Amino acid sequence: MATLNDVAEEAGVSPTAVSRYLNNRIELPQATRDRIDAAIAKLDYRPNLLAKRLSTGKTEAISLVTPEIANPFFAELAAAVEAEAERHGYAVYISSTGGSRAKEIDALNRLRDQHVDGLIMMTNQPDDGTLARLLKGAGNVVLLDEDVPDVAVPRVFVENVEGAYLAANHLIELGHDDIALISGPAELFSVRERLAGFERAMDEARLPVRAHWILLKDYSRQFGYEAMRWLLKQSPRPTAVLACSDYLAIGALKAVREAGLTVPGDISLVGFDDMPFAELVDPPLTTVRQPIADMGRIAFERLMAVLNKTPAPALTRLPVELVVRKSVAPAKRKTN
Amino acid sequence: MATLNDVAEEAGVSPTAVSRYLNNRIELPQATRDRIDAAIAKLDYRPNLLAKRLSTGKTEAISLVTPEIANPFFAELAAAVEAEAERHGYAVYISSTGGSRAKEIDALNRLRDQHVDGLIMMTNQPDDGTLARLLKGAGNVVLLDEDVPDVAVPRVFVENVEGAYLAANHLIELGHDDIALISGPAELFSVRERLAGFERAMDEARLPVRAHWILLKDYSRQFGYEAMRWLLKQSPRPTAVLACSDYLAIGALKAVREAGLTVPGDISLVGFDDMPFAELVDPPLTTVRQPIADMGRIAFERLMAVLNKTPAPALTRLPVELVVRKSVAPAKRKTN
DNA sequence: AAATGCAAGTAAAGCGGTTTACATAGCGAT
DNA sequence: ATCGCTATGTAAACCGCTTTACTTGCATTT
Repeated sequence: MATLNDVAEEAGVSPTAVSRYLNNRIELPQATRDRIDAAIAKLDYRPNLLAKRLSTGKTEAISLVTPEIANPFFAELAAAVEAEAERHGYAVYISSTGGSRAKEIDALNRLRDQHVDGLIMMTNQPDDGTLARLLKGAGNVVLLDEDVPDVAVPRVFVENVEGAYLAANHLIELGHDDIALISGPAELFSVRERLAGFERAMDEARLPVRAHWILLKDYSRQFGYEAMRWLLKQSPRPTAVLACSDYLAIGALKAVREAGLTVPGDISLVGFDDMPFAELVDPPLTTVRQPIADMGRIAFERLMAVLNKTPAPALTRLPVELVVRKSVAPAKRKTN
Repeated sequence: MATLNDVAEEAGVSPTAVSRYLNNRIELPQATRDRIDAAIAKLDYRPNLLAKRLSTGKTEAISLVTPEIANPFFAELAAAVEAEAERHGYAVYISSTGGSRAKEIDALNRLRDQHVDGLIMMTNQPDDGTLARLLKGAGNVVLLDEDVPDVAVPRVFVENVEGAYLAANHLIELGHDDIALISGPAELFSVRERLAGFERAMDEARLPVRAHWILLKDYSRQFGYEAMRWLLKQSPRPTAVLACSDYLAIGALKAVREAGLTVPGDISLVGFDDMPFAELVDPPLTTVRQPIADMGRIAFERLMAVLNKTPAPALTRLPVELVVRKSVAPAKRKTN
């Protein structure tokens, strides 16, 4: 591969001149420019990014850490960040932590080593302080979708409270009054917010929130499945379930089907996220849509603001929207 | 951040000694080792990867180009490659091309710039020769899942012919004789292979392959939808459809549902891939499973072989398996 | 006592760029 | 004839690490 020196030699100028010309730090007469351009073309020169990065200390790259890239919600989010980054000439290094704390820490350390300019972090499990400490050390961080307490960086979240409120209200309006909730770990910010939205809707309708029908563990299909199995065994059982992620809802759906029951015939179900497959499952899932493309775009914008030391809001809330499909039916009349 | 020089100074030795010690290229007495270790710990030293890579010309990183990371099939494949790469201490840079030729080329060029050691390439569209030329120039490439003609690199594919044969036979055994096929672009290797498997099954059963029921365009949900809509309008229409990817099958499913018909009641459907959501759609999809984890692992192994100039098979075929779920029913008796 | 060999390092160049500070030529003004 | 200015560059250090070739001191052999 040709180097800057080769180009300089070929063009009969100094490497300095070529470098400065390529970075627009010098005005050269047309003749010289032409010679350099010709040399570059002839040698098929491409700057060595490694060398450039080492020299400037800037990488024009960011890192994106996601719990699980195979989860379509995160995959779409990653794609959205990447699309925006590309428009700005930034590379994105995606790392997927498999939801394990150790791998999150790994990813953060590796990031320090790879010398990226910044980091967009998504997590889906509560932090015991480790993550916060690492993130403070890392600098140039933006949190997306989920909070990590005690770290002063820009955050991009959706209106979790509003989302759960809309979902619960939808169920209530259709006559449901025994509503269960399945969600992630109690310590997680989004879990608490969504729970708050649920409770607000129930309170406003003067419906009781039954503690034993609030099932919190993690945002996984497996837990959605287990939780729903448990709920179906109760008597009386809830007439509707609010699952606080589509993954949970899909697991729940499987449990219902296995029990020989149907959604929404026997039990109504609302999800949260509107991941790409929500409309394809059986039945198409009524769910709360998060604006994935906007989230990715805005998270990247916020990171750019941090990098350029431009002022930017510390917290951005993106609106959600209830998407009504086929997984909710009106409650059956009580046989009093 | 502390540098190697800082460590050397702190430990009272030369940078050379530290470098060689860290890379196991020198035997030092315990006392010296201890001093260096102490200095590293004290300064919280981490080697600058950029500098290391520039210096050695090795990056311990590979690039993975995928058509679309938001497609769960590719996302899982990417995760599998990443898992294996991590075991070997390699970083993986994922780029997602959105199925556009221009972006594939971009990705390959960027790769040259990023100086990765190697590349695992997945594509899902036919090549006009551009890609082949670039890949030849790139070196250290492995093709995964799909072929690019005329480039002599190791390939990892599944038994496409066998897969389609199994799927078609399954339909035939259940009495179907009017079977349509929906697949990707005719020029694509996997499309031709799967078509061959289909035709072989039909021939063996002495069933006619009707040319107007071979619908080839691209591996997208949209095309699956359009193709199925068209098929449903025909009279008589096929009693079963073999969709050569789950994405196609899912689009087809949507068309059936919109037409007020059901799978498998009115028409049977088999997919191909067994992506994670295949069992979650309505009805759970009967499909041909590709061994995603193995594909990722073996592709990485092949790339390592190329990098280490170890001999490795030019072509590896991984077995597929028919997963019977609920999207196929026995053919109804003909009302002669 | 000189030669030999080994252990324990080190000096300096190089990877491919960037950047700071300086150089030279040509030209108009005085 | 000289001064100073602008246009057009250049030399050399540096980013942080690796690596080749060399040095130094000491114990052992002859």
